[in-house]
Amino acid sequence: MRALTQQTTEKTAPKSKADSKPKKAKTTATASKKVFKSEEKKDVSTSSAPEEGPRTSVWLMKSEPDTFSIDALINSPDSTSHWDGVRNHEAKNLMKNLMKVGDRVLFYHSNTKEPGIVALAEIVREGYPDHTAFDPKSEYYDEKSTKEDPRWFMVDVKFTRKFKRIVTLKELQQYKDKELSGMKLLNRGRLSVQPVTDQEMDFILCLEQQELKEG
DNA sequence: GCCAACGTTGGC
DNA sequence: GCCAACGTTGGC
Repeated sequence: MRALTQQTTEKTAPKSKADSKPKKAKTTATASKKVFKSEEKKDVSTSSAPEEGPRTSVWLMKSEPDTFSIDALINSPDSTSHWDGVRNHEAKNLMKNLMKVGDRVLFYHSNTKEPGIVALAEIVREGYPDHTAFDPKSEYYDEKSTKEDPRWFMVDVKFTRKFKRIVTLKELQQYKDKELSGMKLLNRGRLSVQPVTDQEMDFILCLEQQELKEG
């Protein structure tokens, strides 16, 4: 159904094989909760930055399963792939500027029978130039993007876990006027990379756990 | 900088 | 396959 050959616009999915060497970030990402002796009056100015815990955010990234499915990500080397082919500036800017190593990603299947969130993933490499834009043979080629002045960026995403069930768009829409009233997916359908608030994330993770009623 | 024409996304 | 929403392009 979906032509794999279409050009030029934002194509949500990465499709080339990850050539990136996804080294698992040397992680400060999860640890670093520094325990300090509370009794002593510490000179705050130099050392302890109690605000420290790594700031992580949540994102939703769409991919067409015919182009790049969650199983394709799982089967990539180290279950990691770069997210190439995004040709929309708003989405690109998020990848270039705001996504950080350790951020969580909701992996969404779009343009398919049952659109919805299918898995969790994680950012393992921050924004860097999308090389497919440089390649005249790539369907994502953009002559305006050069190595000296790259126009498109991507991140590397690593699989975390599948959802125990698909949390479908249909289901999410039921909360459009309630818990998920601000969710971009429901209001700005066409943005392929988008931020998710902590509250939305919590809610979605609860939905995942919920058994669906028979029906 | 406006805005009409055009192209794409993506649910249905 | 249809088509609404919306982003991009380019003439002026």
